[in-house]
Amino acid sequence: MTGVWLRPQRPSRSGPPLSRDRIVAAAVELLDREGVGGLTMRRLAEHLDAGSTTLYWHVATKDDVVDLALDHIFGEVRLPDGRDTDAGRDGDAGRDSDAGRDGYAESDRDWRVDVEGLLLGWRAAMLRHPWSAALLGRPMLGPNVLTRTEFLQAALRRSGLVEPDLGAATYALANYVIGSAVTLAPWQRPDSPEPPREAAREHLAAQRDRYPTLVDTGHLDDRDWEATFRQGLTYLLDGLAVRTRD
Amino acid sequence: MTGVWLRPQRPSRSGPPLSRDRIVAAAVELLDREGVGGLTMRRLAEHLDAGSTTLYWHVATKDDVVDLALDHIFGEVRLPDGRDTDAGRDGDAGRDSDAGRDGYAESDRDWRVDVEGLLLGWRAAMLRHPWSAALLGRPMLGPNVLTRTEFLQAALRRSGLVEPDLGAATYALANYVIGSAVTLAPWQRPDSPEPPREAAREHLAAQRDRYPTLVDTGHLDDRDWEATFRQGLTYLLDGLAVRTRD
DNA sequence: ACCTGAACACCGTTCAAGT
DNA sequence: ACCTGAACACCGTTCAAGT
Repeated sequence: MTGVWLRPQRPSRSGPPLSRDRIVAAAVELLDREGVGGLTMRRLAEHLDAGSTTLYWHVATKDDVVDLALDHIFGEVRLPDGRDTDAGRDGDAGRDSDAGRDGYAESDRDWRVDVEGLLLGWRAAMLRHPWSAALLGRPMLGPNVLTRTEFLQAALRRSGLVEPDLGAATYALANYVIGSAVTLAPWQRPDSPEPPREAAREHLAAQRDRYPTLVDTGHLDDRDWEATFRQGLTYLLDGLAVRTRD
Repeated sequence: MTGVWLRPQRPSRSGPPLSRDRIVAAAVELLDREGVGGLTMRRLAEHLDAGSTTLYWHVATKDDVVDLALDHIFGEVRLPDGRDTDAGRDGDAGRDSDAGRDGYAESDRDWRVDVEGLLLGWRAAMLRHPWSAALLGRPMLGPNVLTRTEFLQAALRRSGLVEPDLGAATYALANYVIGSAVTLAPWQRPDSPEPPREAAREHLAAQRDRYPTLVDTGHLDDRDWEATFRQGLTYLLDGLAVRTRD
């Protein structure tokens, strides 16, 4: 038998062998490009030159992929610390990391600056990957999320807060960023080709009698969303400072 | 031909004819009972004694059903006003409505009480229907949401806020409730039979070195979540009051 | 105007089998 | 240890057809 010559050579998998990391990276890319609807085990596999069922060797379920992809993007959030050694090899480097472990005391850092820096980065990461907002209704326990939450709470503690206010403040701030991203992200391309802000604006304007205040303030008009976010953050931190002072 | 006797009588649709309202009600019931994964056009139709494709006469797409179901549950949020004539016949009554249009001036109402009342109800409605958190990453433009947002902003205006602070405050508060629900809801039954809080708690405790502060404060322990929510709301409103005073 | 079944182009996941 | 194809039990949606 001539064997070898007739049998088609194995498709010669391009690139390195499959791995959880490569799967997650491909998933994020797919989600970025095509939104939540674009993520399919079959298409993901195709993207990786693999059989679709191969993925199940590295991952138990599609939900796992989603959880990993979500945590992955939180790895992009810089700790204002400069100390970016992400927990568990999950964060992506991609950015130059000038690990600033210079020798001044932790407690000297301005907690408010740290909180603002972290949350601004948190929000930005979510808006860079607008699909994240649609996948959020699940427990977030990945290493990247936990690391950022730890940083947040550690900063808050430096302000003098103690339990139960410390926990309340942590949740308040985290929930505020999350809510802000959930509200804003769906208006970003390309997830929803549907309602461009304009249509919604007109829909609202046509009902001035029902929503006088909203129409008055131009509730759905474009505005400086980062400034709006910052403003709300100021309210929260000011209210926190009241507690901190006594 | 004997005709009638041989042909199976039409299955005799139980109940009234199909309608958008009945579809939405059934969808909410299905979601309540089985979570996001339980909502299927086929199962929804079955639930209504209808052919699955019949739904498409009343509704353009499954996403429509989801949008309608979501807005529907916001109809459950009472306006502290007492004035519950929901916009557009969408809110469900279900609760006794003592429309209190008694003759004292709008502006006499305590805006802070109104805001707190509305947001507490808003949060409660979402937690009664935990699936709502998972479906949130889409523009919310339904009449029930808009009516509640209008009420919120109108109350805030009575505090003396003007643009752009008024809009910022509205978004800050709305985003805070939304984020709070998104964070808490996934821990509710029966959407995720998966991670009972306990497992997550142990996972965290096992990494005290990585997350010292979080472990210290018992970040994932059970706590009084409504009190925690109220506390955060207090921070926000206190911070707002600072602006209001000058 | 409203409802239907058949059919299309997909899904996620399992599993016995290959190397 | 890693990868595969075939197969199962589903999906959302379209459409010609019925009443």
